[in-house]
Amino acid sequence: MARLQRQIVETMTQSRGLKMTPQRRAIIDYLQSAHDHPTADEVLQMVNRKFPMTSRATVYNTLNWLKQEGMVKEVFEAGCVRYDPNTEHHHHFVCRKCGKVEDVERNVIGKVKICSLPESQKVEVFEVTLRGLCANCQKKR
Amino acid sequence: MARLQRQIVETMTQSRGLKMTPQRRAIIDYLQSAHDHPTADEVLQMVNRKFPMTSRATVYNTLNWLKQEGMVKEVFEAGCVRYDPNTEHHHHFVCRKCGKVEDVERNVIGKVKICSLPESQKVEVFEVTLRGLCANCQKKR
DNA sequence: ATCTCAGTTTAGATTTAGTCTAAGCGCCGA
DNA sequence: TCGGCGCTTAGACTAAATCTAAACTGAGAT
Repeated sequence: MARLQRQIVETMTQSRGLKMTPQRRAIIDYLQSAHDHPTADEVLQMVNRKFPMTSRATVYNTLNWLKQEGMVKEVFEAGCVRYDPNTEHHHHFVCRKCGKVEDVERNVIGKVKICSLPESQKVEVFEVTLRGLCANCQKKR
Repeated sequence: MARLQRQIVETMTQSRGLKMTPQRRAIIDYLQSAHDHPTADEVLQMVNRKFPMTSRATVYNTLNWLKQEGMVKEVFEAGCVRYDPNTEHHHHFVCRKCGKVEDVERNVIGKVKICSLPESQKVEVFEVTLRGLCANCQKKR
């Protein structure tokens, strides 16, 4: 359950002299509740329901800042950039038909054996992207 | 060695009534020789050295067409879309410092064990992205 | 209560990546 | 020689993201 948490972000920002404004709170709350992988535009639209005058710049500033701090990740699937609020190390399943991106928990993927990589490259983490047909698209055909 | 080959593309296009023009040849030759993962813009610039009036549209048309035919793949790393002329099933190593994307041959990654995935999801292929420090960046520090 | 200042937000301009379009070119076959 | 089709080109257009300048906000100092 290491999803993005407002509490954590809140204390983190204060220790750096940053302010937790209502807009930032709303963006973080939305990301925290989103179980798909929203695009920047979806974030903007959702936040605008609470704070109708929120500007694009604020959303991008906040997203980039969260990204730098490692609190969200960018993923590129289905032709556009998406934001992943799941900060736990995990993997993805992408449906080749509808393009939906689903999380795959870390323990679903067993150890990955790396043979004969030039030892000059130091691998720190790895990500696996599974591709295929999701449950829905399988039913349809 | 299943890298993009002009010969193959050439016969492939002829059988579909498409023409192998000098511009297309140049794009394919460049991709074939490129061992990094060029962006669309890099392709455009390189092709322009040979054919100074090549337009953006031609490059994007050709890249999209090669992509559709499965002769190149798109990868998103270091904040932008790149084209990968290696058509063999393989993986990537991305340097977290300089952003360089290197190919990792299929057999370097052993079998990936997938446990307890809801069997409603049918996995057809998988890709692994290794992240860490490349040889160069390791030397520097 | 007022002033000041740093950080934030806003609207809109700007930049960038990519697509679309209309006009012209060039090759091939009749 | 002519017609037609596909390709290329320049530039218009679109969408995503960044930048900018001005206004706003809240906390601490006066």
